[in-house]
Amino acid sequence: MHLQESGEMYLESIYVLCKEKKNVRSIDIVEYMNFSKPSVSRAVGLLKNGGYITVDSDGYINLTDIGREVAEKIYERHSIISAMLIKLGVDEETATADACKIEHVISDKSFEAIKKALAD
Amino acid sequence: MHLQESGEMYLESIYVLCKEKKNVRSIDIVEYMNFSKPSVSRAVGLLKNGGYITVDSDGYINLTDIGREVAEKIYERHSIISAMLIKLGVDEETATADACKIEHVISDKSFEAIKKALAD
DNA sequence: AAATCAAGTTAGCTACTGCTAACCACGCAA
DNA sequence: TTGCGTGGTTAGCAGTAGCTAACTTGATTT
Repeated sequence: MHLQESGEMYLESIYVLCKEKKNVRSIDIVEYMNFSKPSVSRAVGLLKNGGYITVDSDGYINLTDIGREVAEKIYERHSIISAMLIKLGVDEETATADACKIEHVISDKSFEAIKKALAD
Repeated sequence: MHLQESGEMYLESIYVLCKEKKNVRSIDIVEYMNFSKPSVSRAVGLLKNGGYITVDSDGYINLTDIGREVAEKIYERHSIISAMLIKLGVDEETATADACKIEHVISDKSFEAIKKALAD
């Protein structure tokens, strides 16, 4: 089951929420992403189904190893890409918003090139 | 009527085809984009409807002023973004493919920053 | 004239992903 | 115990965008 861009966004959000507060539920994602409960409910079901997250009987969500891997990858891209844009003079808000889009479409090769350029 | 990412792709393709051969028809877009005839037929109808292109009685497609404006903007983004990636060491094929995605989602601000950085 | 081919259209399917309306289930408070 | 709030689900809609199957139409070929 291949992850769509939206699935990556959900995983990244769960990852961020987990870092912020331990014990993440669907309702937290609803608030964080500003989506409706049914939208989140379905997405959570799909991610659970795909083996990216677990949901226990109390509704608490946790990333699986694979889910965490994807989330970390996206999160790293987000950080690096927004850092690059900021370095080029873009304001933080714009850089963050753009990084949010670009992180899902850029290839590994291009990302690594950007990461390397930023490190030098 | 707001243009989707796919609409931008069609306009960019029409723009490129117009530069290559004058007298562009739907079938040329079919071949260039590797989409089915019905997909192109619908997209062309939408673009015509939105005032981005004209289609004459022989099926020849031309960009309107607005259509050309959008196409040129996307094409410029494509060129600059792929040039930037290539400058960072990415191979041309990957750079082109990534630019194809990024060109539709990046903001004006970030794009201008990249363009400026590349010029320096 | 009949057959064929090329270009385009119509109808309708699929998948993704957001939404609302309405519902269920559980816990707490009156 | 009855009622309410919270969290979550189900059912079903909307829009975007790709697809195939099947059709029309006009030109070319035999």
